Amino acid sequence: MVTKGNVFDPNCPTRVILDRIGDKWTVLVVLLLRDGPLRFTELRDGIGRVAPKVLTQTLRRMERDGLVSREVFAEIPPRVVYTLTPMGASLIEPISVLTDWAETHMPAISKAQTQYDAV
Amino acid sequence: MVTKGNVFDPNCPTRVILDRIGDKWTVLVVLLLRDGPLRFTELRDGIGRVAPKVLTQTLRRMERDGLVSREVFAEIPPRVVYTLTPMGASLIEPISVLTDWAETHMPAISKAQTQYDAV
DNA sequence: CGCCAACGGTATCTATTGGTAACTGGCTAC
DNA sequence: GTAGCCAGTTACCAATAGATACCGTTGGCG
Repeated sequence: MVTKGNVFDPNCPTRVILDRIGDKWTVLVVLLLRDGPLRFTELRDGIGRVAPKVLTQTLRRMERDGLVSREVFAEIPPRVVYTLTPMGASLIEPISVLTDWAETHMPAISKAQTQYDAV
Repeated sequence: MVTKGNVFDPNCPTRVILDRIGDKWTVLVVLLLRDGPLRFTELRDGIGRVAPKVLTQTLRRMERDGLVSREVFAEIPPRVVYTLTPMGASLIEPISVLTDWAETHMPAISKAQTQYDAV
């Protein structure tokens, strides 16, 4: 019996979140949008090397989850602006905890890897 | 310029961590091992529906990263025990923050999803 | 008028990955 | 003897991630 939610049940909603976090791009999008709304190309350029298709998928998923809002301006040239919703913004904290951990332990992990590979 | 490490650089080590967290099984393994060492089958049964191949992959990767240690007892029948290293144990906190967030916001996410799908 | 660029994406193809099913080898229980 | 446990491995398949190319609209430029 797991008290803190049944993460071990495949149908557990927590899994959904973890899948999103693991999405590789979701986290980057959240961090990029932390300082304000951005357009599609700004996100693409900010992330670096992302296929537009994948970025679109990520953004749609995040929109569906209520993490970002998508505003289309019917201008020429078209303009689409992505903004963090309050819920999306609340993800910044957990993510920061993770990235902090990552930065702290990265040297140890690298060391462990080289040791492991040396054997 | 990103002050808290350049997560946006594809070569950034933080990415490695995020990939692990996104690993879908890594998190489960950490949570299962929180209460003490477990054997391969215990992990498999605890997670529920995991192909042994995938579990092996996950555990090898975690071993390589220095998150778990693997002990083989040359007995009959063979016995292999997996234990969280101190570094692996330190991952519990960030993960808990995430799962807490997930549980808190899950209703809102579900609602957002049904709303989105209804349109 | 013809050409090109900017924007926010699609369309198509390939590579990687996650996953299933079946098997291994040494033993033990029925 | 044959069925099954343990900790995986091997062969194979489906779904996904990613790279590359392309689309429609319009405005500027020659």
